[in-house]
Amino acid sequence: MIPRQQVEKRVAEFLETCRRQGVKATHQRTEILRELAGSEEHPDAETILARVRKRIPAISVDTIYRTLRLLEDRGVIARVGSMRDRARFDANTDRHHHFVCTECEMIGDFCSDAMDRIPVPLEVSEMGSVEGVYVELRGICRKCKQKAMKTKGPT
Amino acid sequence: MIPRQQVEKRVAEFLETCRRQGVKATHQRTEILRELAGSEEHPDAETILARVRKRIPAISVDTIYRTLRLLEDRGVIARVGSMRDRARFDANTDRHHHFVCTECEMIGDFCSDAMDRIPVPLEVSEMGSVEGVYVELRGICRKCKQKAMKTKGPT
DNA sequence: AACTCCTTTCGTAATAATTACTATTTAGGA
DNA sequence: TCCTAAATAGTAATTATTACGAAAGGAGTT
Repeated sequence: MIPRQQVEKRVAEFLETCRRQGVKATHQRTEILRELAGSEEHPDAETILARVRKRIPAISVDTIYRTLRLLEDRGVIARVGSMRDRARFDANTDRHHHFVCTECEMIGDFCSDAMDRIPVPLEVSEMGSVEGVYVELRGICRKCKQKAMKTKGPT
Repeated sequence: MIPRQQVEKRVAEFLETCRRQGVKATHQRTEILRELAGSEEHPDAETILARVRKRIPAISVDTIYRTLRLLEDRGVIARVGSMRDRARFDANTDRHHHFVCTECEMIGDFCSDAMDRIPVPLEVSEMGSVEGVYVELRGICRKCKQKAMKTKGPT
């Protein structure tokens, strides 16, 4: 569970960002971010919509997508879980990476100093200037592995 | 330019894979792979379709997508360039990573022993078993940087 | 408070990539 | 050559995401 304190910290940061950038800190935007910041599972747009609707029943699809784009553009949230059918989101702006289960699409966070320290190869510097790194470890999660065991029988 | 020899090597490997796995090595599949293996630009499905149509005018959209999925599932090709609107493909199965220009979506290949050697954090081993790594460096390519210079004037 | 201006939202329609369906064709073994 | 399961063509359907126009909302001013 994510501590409420941290969620509110992220929300407060966002409100501050809005003020600085002259963007309105609307109820909808705040609730969308609050919902995302309180999730550990990196939900997709549809999931966020469903949850925020519990608090703001009339919120529209358009607002969800528009807001997610806005937040992403401002660097408040990030898009994770590459190239699946639906985009997944993450409000954790601390430096970290992801493990993705290719079976159930579960996404987990992890940190790695080693990864963060890797120098950019010269080869790449010649292509252009690097501004960000996206690392994703892919595999099968604990839960799916156990499920496979039960189905096929243990090795 | 990619040497014809290498393209044909990949095609031959695919034909072998088909035999081993009991999948039919059709003309369409072969041409799709041949086209992709001969491209350095990591084309999307639509681009591949257009090019293969020069040789097989009647090939259908369905076949393109179905085949790309098949090749991906068999590990013959990979999907790259995360979470943009269209998927991009890569027939290079040698270990390498990608640089993606966030402006023009150009994708370039590079190798990095340092990246390949990074150990999987314990934290991740607890989530599940890692079977693959996807690394993407993001930034602005040479060409786009120059274009920006001309537009806004040099710094 | 009333007025104005500009942003944002809602509700829904439109778009675009990808997937599904069915009749027909084809690859590859007997 | 013949047979059968697998694959394809052509097109329809699906799904995520984006766009649009009318209405609502917030902030500053009078």
